[in-house]
Amino acid sequence: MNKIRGKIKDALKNFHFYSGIGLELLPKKARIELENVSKIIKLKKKQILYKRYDSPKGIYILLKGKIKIYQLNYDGSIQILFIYTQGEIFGYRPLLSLGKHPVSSAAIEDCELLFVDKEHFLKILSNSVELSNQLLKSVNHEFTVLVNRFTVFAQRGIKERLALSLLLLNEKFKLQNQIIEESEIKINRTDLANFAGTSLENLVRTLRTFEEKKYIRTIGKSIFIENFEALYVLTGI
Amino acid sequence: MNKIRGKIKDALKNFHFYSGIGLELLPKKARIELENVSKIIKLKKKQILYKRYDSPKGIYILLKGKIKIYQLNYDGSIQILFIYTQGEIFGYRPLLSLGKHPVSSAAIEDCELLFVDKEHFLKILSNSVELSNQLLKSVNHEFTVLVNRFTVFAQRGIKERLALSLLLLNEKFKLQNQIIEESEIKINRTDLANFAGTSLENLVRTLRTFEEKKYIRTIGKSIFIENFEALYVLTGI
DNA sequence: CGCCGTATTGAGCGCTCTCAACGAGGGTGG
DNA sequence: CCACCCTCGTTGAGAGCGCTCAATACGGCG
Repeated sequence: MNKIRGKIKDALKNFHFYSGIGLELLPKKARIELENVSKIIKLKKKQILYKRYDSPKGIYILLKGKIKIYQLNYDGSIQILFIYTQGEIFGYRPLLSLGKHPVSSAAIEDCELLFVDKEHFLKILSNSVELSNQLLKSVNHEFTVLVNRFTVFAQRGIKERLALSLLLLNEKFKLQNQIIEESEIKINRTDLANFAGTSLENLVRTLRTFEEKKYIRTIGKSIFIENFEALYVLTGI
Repeated sequence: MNKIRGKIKDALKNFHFYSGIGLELLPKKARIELENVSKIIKLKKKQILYKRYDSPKGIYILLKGKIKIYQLNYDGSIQILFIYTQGEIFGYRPLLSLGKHPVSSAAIEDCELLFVDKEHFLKILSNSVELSNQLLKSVNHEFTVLVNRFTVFAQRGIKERLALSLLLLNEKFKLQNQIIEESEIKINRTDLANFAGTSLENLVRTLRTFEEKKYIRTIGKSIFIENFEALYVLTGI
């Protein structure tokens, strides 16, 4: 059983949208420098951090809570692209290339983050080849993740998308130092629908069929995966 | 009319998947160095350049023809992610981050490209901050494009996807020095279906409805856009 | 206790997929 | 030069999926 889960985990590696870089991966020196010039930001649930087309002001390191990265369309529909959790660093890509934010960012839960402004960040970056390489790898990882998800979303139905989304979220919702594979996925239905790329109603219905088949178990709004393999097979990857 | 088209072009900017970097954008010095150590590769139509999970051997500069970047799934289905045309540089991203290719690459038409091997490329790169910045911008651009397309593909139907795809391809198929807006989009139906993310049959049907509405005109296998604005409105972006 | 935001369930319709058959066109060998 | 074949494109029919609209249930908070 553990072998199968290991295999699943391995196959999903290129779908996991951990930002590709976390606090613990930063070069020691750069990390200390960044922390020294950072200031703390607190966000309430649903509060917006930045919007599409904003000029980037700096980078963010998530200490507590969850952040969603999404696009809001003219018709009001929303697509969630990434979800970040504690330890992850984000918002630096447009800074590296002098562009605007192509996406918006908001808190899913109450959050606490470190903010490092543009000038400080770029200065520290220019003094650390190691940090620069880390960030490049990170950008590359997120690109790969997006390409892989793109293919699934362009070609598969809701069952497949949701199965994939749940497996990914299970990783995201692991607690620090959590050993067991199964996490409590605490996300509201609307966000989950926007993440899986479907309507709220269809999401609920598909969740129900998963529950009937014992792939998952729901308690209140929380979701627990019961059968990892079945979900994995469903994704078709 | 030109004003409207200008506006459309502007709005589509972040959907165009020109690699973000072309020969003419390279710093002069780096360009000459790259050309000096490059060798020519010729590919026949349908020939594969590299495959997903291959280790990158070097970078490619497309001199003639068209290259598709795609993913092949276990069930045999294909999703085309990018299409490159002459002057574009590609294949460098995994090199920057020491990863594998997350996608495959093959010739849509007979192609001629310059190949610069890994070692030479990395050496030239390490001597040119300017080149490095260009490539970063390019990666960022492709990321933005992918995010935007992702949202459309995750949420919209075939009409919308195809409308967007055609507008993008119209740019791709412009000839060098072409002034008029309308291009001859020469692509076989299967590739177009795989690019728009639908089945061959549905693609054909949707093309027909576009033709009946005078949005496009087809001559043999070639497609010409007649009504840019209508297609743009359809995309919903 | 009532209100508001969130979640669930139902019904009906339109879209997109699949399966299947047919047509067109280019290339090859007789 | 023609007949054949093979690939590619086109059309039709039917089933199932996923969307929207609408009604109802739940649950936390004032």
